[in-house]
Amino acid sequence: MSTAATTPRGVPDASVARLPGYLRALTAMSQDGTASVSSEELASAAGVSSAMLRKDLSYLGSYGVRGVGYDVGRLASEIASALGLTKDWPVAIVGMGNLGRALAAYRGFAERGFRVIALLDHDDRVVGEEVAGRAVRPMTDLEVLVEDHGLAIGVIATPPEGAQAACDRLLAAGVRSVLNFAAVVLAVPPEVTVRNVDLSTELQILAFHGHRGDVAEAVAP
Amino acid sequence: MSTAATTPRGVPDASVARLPGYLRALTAMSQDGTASVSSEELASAAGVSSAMLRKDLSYLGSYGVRGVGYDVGRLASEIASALGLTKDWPVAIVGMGNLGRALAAYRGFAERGFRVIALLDHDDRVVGEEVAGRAVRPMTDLEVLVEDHGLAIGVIATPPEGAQAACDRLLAAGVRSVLNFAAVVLAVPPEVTVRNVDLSTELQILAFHGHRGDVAEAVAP
DNA sequence: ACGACTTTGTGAAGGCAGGCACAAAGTCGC
DNA sequence: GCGACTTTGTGCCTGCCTTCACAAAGTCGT
Repeated sequence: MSTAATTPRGVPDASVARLPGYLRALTAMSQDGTASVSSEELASAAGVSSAMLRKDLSYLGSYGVRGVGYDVGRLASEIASALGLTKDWPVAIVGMGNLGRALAAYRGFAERGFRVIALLDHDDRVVGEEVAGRAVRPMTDLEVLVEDHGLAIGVIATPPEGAQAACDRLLAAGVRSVLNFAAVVLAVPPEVTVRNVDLSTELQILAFHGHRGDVAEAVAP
Repeated sequence: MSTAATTPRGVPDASVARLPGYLRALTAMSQDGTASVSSEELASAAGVSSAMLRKDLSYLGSYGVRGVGYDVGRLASEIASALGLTKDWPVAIVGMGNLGRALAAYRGFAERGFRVIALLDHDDRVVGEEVAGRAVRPMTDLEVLVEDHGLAIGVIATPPEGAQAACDRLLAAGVRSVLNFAAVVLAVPPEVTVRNVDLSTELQILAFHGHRGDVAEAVAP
């Protein structure tokens, strides 16, 4: 139809990536008892410009009142709905190493409608072990989890060597959304969404900027 | 003085964010004994297009040989140098909750020249406790760590409520690069670089795509 | 009831990033 | 030594994302 050819109903990816930030700010305001908010206030709480916020919201519809602002509860609900957070999202964590165990113990998932329904590991010596009050299950359980429990999101917390295999198992079972903590590029068909989180990468980017700061100082003393 | 006005010597931020991926692929190739690589091969290993890879590398200089490709070792070394990875980067982790402890136990830091030199917590009940073979130190140690040990990067793994305070302490001590795991927008002066890693945000973005997939299916059966 | 004021929603413009395609430059076979 | 071939480096072009700026639309005071 018109612009950003990204998602069916035309919400640009860059915009989608900011929606969770808006939702977070709105939730905090709601808990503070704030009932109404202007684009300026919400934008500053979310760390973006007000023009960008308004444009992002305009992709979802017209939920503000001119001259007044946005109803906090209403807007939060609209954003949650746009993100698909009206239902619970079952999540499975694959790989019970250091990181996997930390993720399993992390309580931040449930807060926003993500329910960890299973912890899995490829290694028979780990399967059966109890982690965060739950028994670790074998990879062969994946099919059942997808079909009987609607598992939709897989979190990969394996070592790099095992990540592609873990991913393949997830996809074979029918999972189409993957959050990957392993430092590898996963090969997946185009209908699958992968998001990567990598500490080393983030630190290296920080190193670049810290380094550049040093150079700038040295050049202009 | 031509295009992307991002960093002094003009490497666009988008390009910098991909360099760690190239470095990773090159390191893996080097360990496999591969001596030379074409832009096509390296690009596919890093999950980008070959044109983009070549453009990214061109910001750093001309390190390839036409008709042949790139020397793996040489290119890795040039990228590492551009990222500022020639020296060790001392890192401190603030906040010894679940996530902080997992990060403290994570061995991936040292691999690429990042050295965790201290674990800190704001809570007196946690200070002194041993985590990953190291005593947790109080926030008041920050100044000494910066001045005597060259601490440059702070990792914030506190709960959201304490993140801004932790950040302020880091900045006051002289740290100018922050990796933030807390789900809040940190207020910092412009010379400070902050990178945010947030699980909830990533999962919500995945939820959007999974959700959208459902809708597309329902619309066109 | 009307006018001044506030704030949203959006058309238009500018800038940056990604992809294409080709000239430049080097290697290899004969 | 020369021609055919391979692969890099890069100018240009296209399209998306962001910012600007303003009209539309609603509120509030009088």
